Amino acid sequence: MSSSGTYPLDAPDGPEPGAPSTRDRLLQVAMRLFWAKGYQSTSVADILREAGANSGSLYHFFETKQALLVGVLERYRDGIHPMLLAPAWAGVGDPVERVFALLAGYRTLLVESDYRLGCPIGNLALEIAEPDPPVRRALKENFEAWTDAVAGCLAEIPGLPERADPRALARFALVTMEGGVMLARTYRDPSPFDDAVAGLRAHLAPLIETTPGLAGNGAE
Amino acid sequence: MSSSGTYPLDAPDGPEPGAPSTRDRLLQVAMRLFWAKGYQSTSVADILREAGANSGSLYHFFETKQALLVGVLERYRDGIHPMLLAPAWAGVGDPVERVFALLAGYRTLLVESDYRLGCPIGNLALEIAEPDPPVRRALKENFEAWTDAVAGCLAEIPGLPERADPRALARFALVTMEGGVMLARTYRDPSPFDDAVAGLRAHLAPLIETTPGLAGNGAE
DNA sequence: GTCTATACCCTGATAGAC
DNA sequence: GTCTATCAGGGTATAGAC
Repeated sequence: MSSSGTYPLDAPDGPEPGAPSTRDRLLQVAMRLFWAKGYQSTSVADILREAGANSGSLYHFFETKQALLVGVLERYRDGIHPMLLAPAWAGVGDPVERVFALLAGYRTLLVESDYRLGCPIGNLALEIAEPDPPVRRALKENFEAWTDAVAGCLAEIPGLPERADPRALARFALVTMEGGVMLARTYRDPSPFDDAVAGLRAHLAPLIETTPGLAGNGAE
Repeated sequence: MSSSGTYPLDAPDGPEPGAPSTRDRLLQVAMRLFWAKGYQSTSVADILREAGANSGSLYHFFETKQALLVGVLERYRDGIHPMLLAPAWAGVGDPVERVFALLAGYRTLLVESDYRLGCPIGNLALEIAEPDPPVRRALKENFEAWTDAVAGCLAEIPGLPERADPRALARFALVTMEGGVMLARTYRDPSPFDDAVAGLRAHLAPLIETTPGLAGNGAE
């Protein structure tokens, strides 16, 4: 995994410390392009050009373009906590608001990208129709990690696990997000997404114990 | 629009009456292949082969492959009532149940196609990232027609229009369907779709006047 | 309107020197 | 591990006779 394990302390005149390896650059560029343009519409040549790499390098690290896609999906999965949840949840303690802070992140992304960027996993999930292969597994692992994180929030809500299944609710939140992103992108307008989030909020509301005097109740 | 307007009563030894024209066959095949494989993954050669047509014919009727896609989307739009809603609503009178009968149709499609077929519009909506073009317009018109139909059902529910916006609810139903289809296809399992539909039902429940003695109340 | 033939480009992937 | 050069095939679209 280290950049050049052959040499004792990196090659003399080697890449500056901290500079991403060719393999990393390929993965980073592929993540970005698959996200923005989709898998089929991104050519290997696009990736090579933007990563400043050669064909030989790519096929040295990855057997096929599809293997690169799997690598990208594994990066997304591993990045869910540090790259997606941590920024969205910074300064947000309440578990319910964490769910909606996560969704608000997608809304910001939609608007700031002029509706060009949605959920990278959702795009690929519908694009890849293939029946069996490792790609489906990698997609599933991403949806699972997202669902687990949201279910973890919901399970923290006092009394909720007794009233409803946090995992089923988390999947419903994922469905809401993915559907909302799809419509907002097509309409180039945030309101379908907002309607979807409002619907989810209304759906969760009766499951949350109303604690009117939130401040200062140390114990139940 | 008629098959051969040049001749008084079709060409002698022409195609049998009722046989679809070449243009129709191209559109029908393209609908099926774009649905099953997506737009990019369907080659013009695929369409020509399955339609039994020649390249010259396709480009006689359609300027580009994208123009064919627009033609396909217009067919979907025009087919929503006769091809989608009419079968789903046969024998279903209650407006709420019509909404869920429509969703049940997508579930059946998922299961019977072994999760290969979802919503044809939703697939294309995420695949086509292009910013401006007529394709986006055609996609939007499809979502609008679907939403209008569902909003029409919801507006029939006694007292609902006073309590909620039927169009916002209809869009929420569309979001639920599209997201549910996406997850069910990825998981190859109907339960994410079922969870989504259950969530929608729970969302609508408090908005529906409970009319315990439904039979025999002629007037309010 | 339909046919055959094909232009022309871009695709994913490979070869083999360095 | 990186480089250049390239293969073999498929992509969309066109030409022009019929």
